[in-house]
Amino acid sequence: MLEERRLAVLQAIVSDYVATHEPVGSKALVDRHQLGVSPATIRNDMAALEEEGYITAPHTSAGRIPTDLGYRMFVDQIAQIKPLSAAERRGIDRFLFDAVDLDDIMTRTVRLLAQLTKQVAIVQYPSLSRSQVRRIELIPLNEHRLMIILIVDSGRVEQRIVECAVSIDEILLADLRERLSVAIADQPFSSVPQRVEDLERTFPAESLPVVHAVIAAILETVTEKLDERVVLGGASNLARYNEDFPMTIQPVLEALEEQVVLLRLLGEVGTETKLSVRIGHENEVEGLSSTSIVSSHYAQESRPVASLGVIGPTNMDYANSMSTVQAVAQYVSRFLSDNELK
Amino acid sequence: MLEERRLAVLQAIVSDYVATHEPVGSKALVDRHQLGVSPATIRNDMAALEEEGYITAPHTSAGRIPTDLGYRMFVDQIAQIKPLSAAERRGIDRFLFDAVDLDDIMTRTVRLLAQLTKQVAIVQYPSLSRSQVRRIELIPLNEHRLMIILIVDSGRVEQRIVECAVSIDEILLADLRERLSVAIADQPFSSVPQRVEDLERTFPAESLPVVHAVIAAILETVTEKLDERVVLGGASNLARYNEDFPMTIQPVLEALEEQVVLLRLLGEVGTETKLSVRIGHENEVEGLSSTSIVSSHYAQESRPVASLGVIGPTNMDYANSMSTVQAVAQYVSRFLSDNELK
DNA sequence: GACTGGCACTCCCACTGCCAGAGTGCTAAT
DNA sequence: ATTAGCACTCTGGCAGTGGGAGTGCCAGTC
Repeated sequence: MLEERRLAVLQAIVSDYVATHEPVGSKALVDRHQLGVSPATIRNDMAALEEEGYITAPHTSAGRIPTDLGYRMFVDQIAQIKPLSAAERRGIDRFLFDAVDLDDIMTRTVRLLAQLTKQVAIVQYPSLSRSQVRRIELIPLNEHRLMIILIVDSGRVEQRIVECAVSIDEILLADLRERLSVAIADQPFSSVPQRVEDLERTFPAESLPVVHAVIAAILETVTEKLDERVVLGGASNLARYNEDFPMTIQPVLEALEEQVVLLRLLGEVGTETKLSVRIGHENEVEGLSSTSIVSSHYAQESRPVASLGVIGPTNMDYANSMSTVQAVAQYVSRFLSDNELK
Repeated sequence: MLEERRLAVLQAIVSDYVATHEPVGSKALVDRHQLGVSPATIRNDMAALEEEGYITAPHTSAGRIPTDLGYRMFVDQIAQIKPLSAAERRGIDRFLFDAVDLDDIMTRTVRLLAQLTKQVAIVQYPSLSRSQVRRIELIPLNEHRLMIILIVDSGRVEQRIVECAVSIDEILLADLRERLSVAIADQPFSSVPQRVEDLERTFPAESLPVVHAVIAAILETVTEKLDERVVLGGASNLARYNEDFPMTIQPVLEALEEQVVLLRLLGEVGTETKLSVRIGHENEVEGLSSTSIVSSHYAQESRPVASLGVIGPTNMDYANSMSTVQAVAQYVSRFLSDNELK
């Protein structure tokens, strides 16, 4: 009974604070929620909650606000993911259904997320490391230059220009393309380095300059660009919640410009839990200690391929963010699996 | 004599205000500049300048700040583009010299601009409308899908997936590719629509489904994506100057998310003057009336192909922004012309 | 006629003191 | 275990005040 009400009080505090962004006091709590007890009792509970580190008081005579730990408890124990309304589902459908290619999907998704959650949205392109090469093309551009095009089963297309000191022989190129195709088409990316290196050894010495340049470029693409691409949107939402919360948005904007940081924020793909929430200090990135990230991975043919999510102030509406992120991830997964983009 | 000193006063006001971001008074002016007259005289000049609309007083007893018109006068008549320091030139060189492809150049340039000007930088990809097709490739993906790849002489690569109801014949595809190549390779983009339409008519009716789908996709790419791509960076600089200037950054952030708006801001490429400055209300975009844009186009082999620039508060350091933008534009032009990316 | 020193005037802003309100913790009572 | 009551604390808003910065104007000077 006691424990139970404490949780209810914490829940009430979190939801009120998330709604008003103002410290919430015992009186306000009993007014706005059916707790069935008097403010004094609530005060005792609040004192206990504060003792345990779930809430804190900005100053002696203000209400309480949740700590990161409090939000964590809320997210883990209390919040339930509410299903989206029919209107919302229709909205998502309308937003995505006529996307033409992967770029289009990514752009639309990020806009959708930003719009639904009124926060900054991040969407990661399907990771190469979890994909397969579908095709490889070598297009000669001029005597010393050629372009490698890798088409990936997720729909991603990577291109790269290769320059050779020696002039490029068309016949060799066709041969190389063919053998590369055989070697790496429909193979997982993780096996590509080994395979192309093996392949390189089968070429005679005189063709090595070109072959080596091409293979080096492929290796670079495969290793460097692995998870690289991220789109984000809704940055203007940062300004909005800046009003009632004197948080400095500079570090956030800075973090948003760093691909690497963003990827770290989205977290590892393929962990057991789909939906992940990192609250305040839990994400160890400098300057983002008063923001939370709600993210989920999405899948293609039930293989998780990348993550998407939103980033907002710690006092965000977790319930809504969580359900939206989850729903959007599901839709994107389904869309990717239904509409082959290969 | 009289007119001359007025200009000097305006110049002094602008530079002081740009430096301090605080209204500047007559006393401070004579202290910090060698004007050779007393504050009282300056006051007369200031009254006249105010009368003419170049400066304004926030309230009765504050100093003066420049109006948009004042900045305009400053930029047109007074500011001179100071050459960059040797260190700055070296910095630019180091930043760009090992860029590998067009994407790389664009990304580096935008970071460079943001860093040098401490403002938000915008760089437009070379416009397709001012480029030529270098190559076209048609890559079959599966029975009903193929990918069109357009390689442009600016180094841009556009790809697009085409879907056909009927199955795609390899031989037809090779033929189509060949004839498309002949028809549009090394031709300016502006002539592409006409040429592909002409080409379509030369195909027999039975191959039309595929041919038409491909050509429609090319037309779409050519018309829709014409000037589309823009990169921007340094958005965190927005937060910085927000400190001493209670400007709402929300509309700015919003504008930055709209490609179309950005392109309008950068302005028409190929006007006679290379360097363009739009001050405050001069750019008619909603919510950007207290920001200025300094932009310049850059060229490839002396053909202007696109624009780049910075956007900041109206009280920015115009002299510095102008010279930096100009210098960077020059470097990018040279780099693009020296290193063929085709 | 252009410039200057002086002066009265205006307005902002930072500081102060003050009070009401909100909220707490504690204690004694049920 | 819960509650009512009470003393206490802290904030935030408001009014009042004075200094400071800057202006406009005018009369005087070169």
